[in-house]
Amino acid sequence: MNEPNISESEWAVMEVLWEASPQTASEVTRALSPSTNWAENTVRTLLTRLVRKRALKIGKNKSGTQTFRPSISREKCVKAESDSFAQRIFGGAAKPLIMHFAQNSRLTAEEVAELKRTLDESLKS
Amino acid sequence: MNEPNISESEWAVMEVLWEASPQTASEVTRALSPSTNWAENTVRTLLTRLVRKRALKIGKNKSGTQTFRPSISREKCVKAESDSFAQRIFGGAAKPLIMHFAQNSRLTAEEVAELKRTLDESLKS
DNA sequence: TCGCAACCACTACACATGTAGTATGTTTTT
DNA sequence: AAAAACATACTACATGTGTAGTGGTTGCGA
Repeated sequence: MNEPNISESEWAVMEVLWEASPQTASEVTRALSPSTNWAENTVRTLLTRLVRKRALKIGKNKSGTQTFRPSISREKCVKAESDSFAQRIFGGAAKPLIMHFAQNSRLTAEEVAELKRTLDESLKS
Repeated sequence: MNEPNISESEWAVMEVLWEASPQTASEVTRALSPSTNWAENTVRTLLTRLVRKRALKIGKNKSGTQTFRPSISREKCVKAESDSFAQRIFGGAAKPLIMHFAQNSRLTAEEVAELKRTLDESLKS
C-alpha cells in the first residue's frame, strides 16, 4: 500500500495518465511530446518502470494493443510527495512551510481570501 | 550561482553545517550519528560531493584539520528545493499547494492566526 | 502479398546516490 | 618507539534515473 517513489520524468508520465486513461504508449508519447520531445522508447521505459513499481496497470484495448492506467490516485501520490518534501526540508512542520510559500509567491487578494477561509475550515475538524 | 542539486543524505549534512560551522568531518559525523548512524567515511563521501558541487567550502582549523562550512545559505537552498517541488507536483501554483498543506496538517488556532497575518502581509508588497 | 509503420521485449550506458571499505600518512599515547 | 587513534584520498558497488537504440512480430494499405 505504500506509495512508490516516482521520479521526475515518471511523474510527467503519471500526470498524462491521471488526466485520461487508459492510453497506449504512443498516445502517452504524443501527449508528452509538446513539452518533453521524448522518443517513444523513452516513454516506454518509463511506463515499464512504473508498472514494475505498481503505479500503473496494463490492459489491452479492442485491437489488442497494451494500454496503461494508474493504479494509485494522484491524491495519494501528491500527499506522499508532499509529506516527504515537508519532512526533508521543513522537518515536517507545516507552519514554516506554509509561511515560506505565502511569502515567496505573489498571491492575489482573491487567493489570500480563499486561503484564509481554508485555514479557518481546517480548524473545524 | 544556480543552487546545486542536494540529495536527501546530503541535505542532512548541510543542515548540520547550517546549524554550526565550520566543523570537521568527525564533528559532523558525531552530530549526525544519533539520527543516521552513518560511518564516518559515508559522511566524508557526502562532504566531498558537496564540496565538488560547491555547496561547501573547505578550511582548516588551528590543528590543520580540514573543516567544512556552507558556501550557500539555507534560505537559498530551501527556496530552490521549494520551487522545484512546487513546479513538479503543483505545476508551480502556490495556491493549491498551500491549500493542500492547510488541509492536511493539523494546525493550531495560534498557527492559523499567524498564517492569516502572514498572508495579509504578503499582499502589501 | 510485400514492405512499412506500429508494437513490444530487451539491452545499453552514463551519471547520481546511498553506503561504505582500503591504503596510507600523521599524531598521540602509553 | 610501537601501538592506537585520526585524518585523507581513493576505490567500490548496487540501485535508481534519464534517455535511448536494436531486433523481432505483425497487421494493414497499396
